[in-house]
Amino acid sequence: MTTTGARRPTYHHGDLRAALLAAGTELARQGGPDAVVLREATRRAGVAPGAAYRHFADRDALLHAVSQAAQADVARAMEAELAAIADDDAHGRLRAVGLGYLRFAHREPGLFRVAFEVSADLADAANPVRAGDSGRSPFQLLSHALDGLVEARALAPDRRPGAEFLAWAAVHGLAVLLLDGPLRSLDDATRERAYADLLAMVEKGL
Amino acid sequence: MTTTGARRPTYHHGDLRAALLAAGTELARQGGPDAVVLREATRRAGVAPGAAYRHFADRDALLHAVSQAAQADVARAMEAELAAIADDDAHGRLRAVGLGYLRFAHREPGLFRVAFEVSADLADAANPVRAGDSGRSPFQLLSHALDGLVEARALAPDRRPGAEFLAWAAVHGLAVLLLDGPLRSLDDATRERAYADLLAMVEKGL
DNA sequence: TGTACATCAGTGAACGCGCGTTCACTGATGTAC
DNA sequence: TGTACATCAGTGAACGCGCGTTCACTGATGTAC
Repeated sequence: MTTTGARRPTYHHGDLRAALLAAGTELARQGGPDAVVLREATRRAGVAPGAAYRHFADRDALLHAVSQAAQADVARAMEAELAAIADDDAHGRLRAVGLGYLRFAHREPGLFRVAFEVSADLADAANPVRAGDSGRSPFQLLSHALDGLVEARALAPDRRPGAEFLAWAAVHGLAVLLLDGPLRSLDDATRERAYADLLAMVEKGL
Repeated sequence: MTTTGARRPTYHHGDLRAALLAAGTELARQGGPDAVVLREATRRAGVAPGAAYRHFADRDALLHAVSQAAQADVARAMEAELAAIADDDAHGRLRAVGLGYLRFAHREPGLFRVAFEVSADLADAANPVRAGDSGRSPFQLLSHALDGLVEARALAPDRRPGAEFLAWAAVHGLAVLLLDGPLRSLDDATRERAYADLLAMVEKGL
């Protein structure tokens, strides 16, 4: 379970795979995808570079594992926002889903990037990423919220197909603009206001 | 004016700065920001690596020059869409602005990335990027289209502030999803349909 | 028109860097008897 | 309970790679007289 370079009492590590994943995640947190450097992860785990190859086929395999862990973090953040909203408040639940996503992007920009810039099969139904505490991926949480909107008769069924992509695009775009675009330096209140305005636009526009 | 590695008849190049910029742009086109490699640009210009430093302070300076050229390309694509729309069709002009942006992203994903992932001052009013044939940046073209919407009484003036960020976020997000997200492999008709749906959502939601 | 000379664009060789990956090995672990 | 042995996780040294950047230089250009 050694995560940093502390001396190991034994020749074997114990749980190197988890340690490398943790180190890789910390690197991602600080610097995004490019910062996930295999050698640095082994250094932080207190292990020789080659040892990584017992647990990951190559650097890309580590990066993908970090990406999936990050996607799970996003899903958990969304679920945390959902927990505060009543089951029958369909609009509130859609907003919570978006808010969780946006707040996570701002709080953990590095992880957010790794979650969504690395893997291409984010909405791959054949190979879903089991992600949050509920086992739902961010994409599935969004889909579910939109289904709720249809059930509550707040969204016409004929507008439902493809709606997740429109909503996702809008929210994701704002997240990206906040990360390294012109909105980086917004103060807290203005930023939250932008979240609310964007989510209102999506609700109204769908 | 030698752009490729063809033998130069003279010791001097003639216009190495332009050649490096062209080579860097070609690299960006094929592989995005990371592909803009200073040594490769000098190779393509048929010149020693060190020669680049007569024209660019470092690799980052070249990358930024490529980014600004790419932003100009985006602006030109937007202006080309605008040219087909009547001056008094405010809604049409806003859609044209978004369409130009989205179609460019799909046509030139590498350049699109370099244009918007490299520089942080895209909407920096104090230091605007003079960009399209009209000298307007993509951001300024969008702002102008929204102003037109207000003038045409199609957008309430009190909803105007910050509207470019909402519209931009939505469009940018869809572009990103199309580049490396789950929408990569959409066929032409479906993709254009997604553009239209998203732009309709923005119009209605603003 | 011709010559001397300053300028400075491009040369070419070298630098250190850190990376991903390979490989013959060592030694801790746990299983079979 | 003890011992032999197979397994395989981690070692450590090495590999080639390509990068950005520096630097003393060379030679083409254009300006002053």
